[in-house]
Amino acid sequence: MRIATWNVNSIRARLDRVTAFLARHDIDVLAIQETKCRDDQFPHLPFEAAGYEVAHVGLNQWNGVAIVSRVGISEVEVGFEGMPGWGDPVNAEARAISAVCDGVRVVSVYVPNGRSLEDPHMAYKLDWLSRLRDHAATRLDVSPDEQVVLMGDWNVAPQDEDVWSMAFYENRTHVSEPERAAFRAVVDAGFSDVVRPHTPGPGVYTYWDYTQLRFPKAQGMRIDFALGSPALAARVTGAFIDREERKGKGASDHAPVIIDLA
DNA sequence: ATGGTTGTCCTACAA
Repeated sequence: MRIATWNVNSIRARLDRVTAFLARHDIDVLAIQETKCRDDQFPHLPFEAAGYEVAHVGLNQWNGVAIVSRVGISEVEVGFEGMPGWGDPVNAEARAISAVCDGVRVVSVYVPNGRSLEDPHMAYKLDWLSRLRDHAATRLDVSPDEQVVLMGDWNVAPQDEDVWSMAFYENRTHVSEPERAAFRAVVDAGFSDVVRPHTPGPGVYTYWDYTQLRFPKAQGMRIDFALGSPALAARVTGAFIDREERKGKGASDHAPVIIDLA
């Protein structure tokens, strides 16, 4: 089985690219982030025509996450127990959705950006990650043999080699110790990075800013990850990042990350 | 050319 994750930066703007990607790589399940649409705006028909079922949550023009699967999709959960909210008044955002696809619980996550180290959004980001860890750890405690993959845009570069320049990121988000500790806590709860062993760095990235010619200059960040429970990790036979999808007209600023399961 | 982005509820804001 082949599972992928991709921050598409608008599913409507990226529709042709996404459906072509599914076909080109023979993808069974795709976790999508930043659909940037409400449920009623999601383009269900093109996916159904290609043989995929869709689970999506989108509340407005921001965020929005989905799972599309051609191997079944059941036990859909929007958000997760204890997921923090944002805004005034505080409301849940469309940043997590999960479903069981052919025996694997796929969780599509779009971790809050943080905006700046001092911004209230950073505290939200850290709380969100902490609550995700707690939820995932609890689930794993109850069902240690469950196949779970937490995949998506984590908005954290866990290691120095995951950014093109640590000097550039000094006093910026994504590389701060609290963010890295929050990411590490999820790993320490039993969810290992199943992609890095197959795509060693340095210089391996999943995101390149649209501005400043970051992609042609190879100035990116590795911030999109698939973290697997022990039972899931044991099935992983390979993984790759499709840099080709960052090229050309109409590209997302993120590249898809693909994993293969035995 | 001292800049050079993209998406959305599009001229503001998020990333």
